[in-house]
Amino acid sequence: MATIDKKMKMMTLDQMKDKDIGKVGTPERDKYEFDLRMEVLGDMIKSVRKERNLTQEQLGELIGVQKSQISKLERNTKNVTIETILKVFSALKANVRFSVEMNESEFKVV
Amino acid sequence: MATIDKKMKMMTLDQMKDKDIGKVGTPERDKYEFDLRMEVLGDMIKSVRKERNLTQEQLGELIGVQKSQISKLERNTKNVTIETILKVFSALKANVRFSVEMNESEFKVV
DNA sequence: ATAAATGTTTCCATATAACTCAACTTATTG
DNA sequence: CAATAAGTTGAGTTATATGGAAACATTTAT
Repeated sequence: MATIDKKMKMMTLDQMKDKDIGKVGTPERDKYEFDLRMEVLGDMIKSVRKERNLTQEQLGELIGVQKSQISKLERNTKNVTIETILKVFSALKANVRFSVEMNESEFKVV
Repeated sequence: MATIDKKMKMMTLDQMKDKDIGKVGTPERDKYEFDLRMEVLGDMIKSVRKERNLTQEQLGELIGVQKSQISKLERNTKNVTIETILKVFSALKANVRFSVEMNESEFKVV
């Protein structure tokens, strides 16, 4: 099992919100990663969309859906499927990563 | 934006398969992370389940579904929802992480 | 203050994910 | 090699995610 080092820029949700609200002129955002909990998925979409300077309607056009659909996704009104997630972030030219971490100790068969 | 260092043990899919097939006695597996592409989700479930020494039926019981359902999830027959992913890995006491990485340069509005 | 743009909500249809049950196949093991 | 256990498959049901249309609300200009 290989052990690697990964250096990444992380953003908290608060920082994300800061971005959404203001600070549009931030320059050095060439590449970074969000670390995300599932509940925040909608915020992630919104955040990346804003980063791309797109309206919901424009993002919708890229994917082929109405703006209302984007709104719903961003507001977590539904329990999204993987396909949808990929579709959206792919349109936003963002790479999606999914990781699973298990710690042996915790587990106990009931 | 904070920059942090994260050291993690990574596993390739091949290594995962090695584990599934043989090598059950591997000891120091206290904590590690899988790096995963969406298409491999089913393999991830299977891999973690085996790690926990559970049958599909047992995992099913933990979640409250039939073994056939687990089989289908592991074999990627459906386009799974987030809720399902979380339900499964939560039963397996595994932490799920989701991350989005965007690189500014690539994007061009069509 | 009004208009235009952007985002939200509701109502609705349709596709499909989640699931069961039962029959089947493929390992395991006594 | 039988049994038994473990996993797979198919048919059918139910719940719900996806999506459109249009009306509504909110924000951003002018």
